[in-house]
Amino acid sequence: MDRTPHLLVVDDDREIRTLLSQFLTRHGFRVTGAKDGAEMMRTLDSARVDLIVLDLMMPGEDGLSLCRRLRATPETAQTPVIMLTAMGEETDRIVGLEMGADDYLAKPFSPRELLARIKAVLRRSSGPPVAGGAAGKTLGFEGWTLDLAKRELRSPDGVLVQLSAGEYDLLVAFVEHPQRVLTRDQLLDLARGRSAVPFDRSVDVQVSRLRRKIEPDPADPTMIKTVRGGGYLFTPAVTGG
Amino acid sequence: MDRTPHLLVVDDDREIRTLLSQFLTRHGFRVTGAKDGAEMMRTLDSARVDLIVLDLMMPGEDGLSLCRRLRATPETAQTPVIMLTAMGEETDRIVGLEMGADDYLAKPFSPRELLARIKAVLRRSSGPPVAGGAAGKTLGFEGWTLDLAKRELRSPDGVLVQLSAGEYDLLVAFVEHPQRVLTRDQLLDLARGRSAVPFDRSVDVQVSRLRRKIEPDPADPTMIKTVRGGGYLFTPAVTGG
DNA sequence: TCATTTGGTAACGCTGTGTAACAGCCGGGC
DNA sequence: GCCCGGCTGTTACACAGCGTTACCAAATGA
Repeated sequence: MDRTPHLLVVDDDREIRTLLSQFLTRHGFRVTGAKDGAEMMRTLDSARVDLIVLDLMMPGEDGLSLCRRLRATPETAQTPVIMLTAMGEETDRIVGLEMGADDYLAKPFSPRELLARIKAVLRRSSGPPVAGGAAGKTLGFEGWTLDLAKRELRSPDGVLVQLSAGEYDLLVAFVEHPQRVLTRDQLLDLARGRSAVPFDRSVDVQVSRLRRKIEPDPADPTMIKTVRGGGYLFTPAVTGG
Repeated sequence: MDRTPHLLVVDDDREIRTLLSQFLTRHGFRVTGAKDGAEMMRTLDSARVDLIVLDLMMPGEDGLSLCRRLRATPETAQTPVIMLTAMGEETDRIVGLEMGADDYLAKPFSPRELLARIKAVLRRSSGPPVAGGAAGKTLGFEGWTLDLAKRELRSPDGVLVQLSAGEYDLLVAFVEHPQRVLTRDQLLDLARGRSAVPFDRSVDVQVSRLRRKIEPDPADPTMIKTVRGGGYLFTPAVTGG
């Protein structure tokens, strides 16, 4: 499995961000830093994130408020959060956990301990079966139906279209970000969980393969449009379960 | 976490091992036999074991000594042990319990009594309900019925489908985590209680065998789907109870 | 118009998966 | 004790998915 977990470290202190990024990268994670809530949201909007390490005390919107917002957003409601704070008081711990954080760490902490917590939370979060909740849903666009629970795609006339794993993941990335130009880098991250290398054309090829299966006329695509110099655009409106 | 409890029966007498294995399997446990301490250790090394049934009198290293070793090893210090012995004397009982056994049974004993003790010890040690027989739960998916108490699978037309122990355990792992991609490592852990070694293909083979028994068309599986680079996905919705 | 950049896709090789065949182990029967 | 049969893991080989490369066409800019 080369799908290394992607962590998002949100802290206003650049030194801490850098330190944690280096440490966690050395231990096999892919790490993105964000200095505030706005940057966090921007990252979440365009990349798949497996776990968020969130500082409680930040200028502007603080960690608690951000955590609440994460939980209120369907796309991020399931993403695990580990809270960091300078105040080691029991009350904060309780508040943090009530806000929906999955774990909590008081500064100063050892990086090893954070590492252990991250691993524990990731193990836990992939544990419980998603009981028909957010996951068992079906999305529709232009008559097509995408069943996220069964990883199945049906054409407007109800025929099951066989997609490879890569084609399916790419389509999900599109369908979850419709009517937005997505760069190749974003698509690679959303669909494969990795970032692009210099002359990476894999997205182009995969788009081409996907078009062949879902476009009425693959030579003149209407659903997945190319934006020259920008990336690709999924044009249909998506109706969500 | 209501996996079938895994019992390890350690006795040098093959007849007793066989007898107990059959009886306990019929009552909803997963059972592994071991003929001596070395085999016991090998099993413990590579599998998750919930309880050990240990004969006191064995050639080579005897039960008392083994029990002491179990208690001295951090990984097994918490694993419950039920001692079996041919000598029904009070002193042995005391020694056995002092050595760290959780219960004690004098031969000859009735299998039912052993069953009762096992359930009692498991209940005590793990707190929450024990799946072994007690639950009597039946799960359904796509018309199929899986009886966890009897370890039986029935097809939509009511025919009893013969599954080997391994196939059954794998199916239970799937059914208890439906509509989620499970890695080979997770499946191995759930079904066998061990983790994968470098070029381990055993899961693939076992999946292939299970598909042959439950998929309408094993060449184009719909219930157990392959997720390339990810693992396997059990697609049906499971109705419980 | 030509030169240059950018994207489409055929073709190829590497890698992951399906499965038949085989071997080892264990339990059952004699 | 012996042999037999079923189960399981390993190995080997065939095949399909994916990324890379290469070449061509389309778009862009002069």
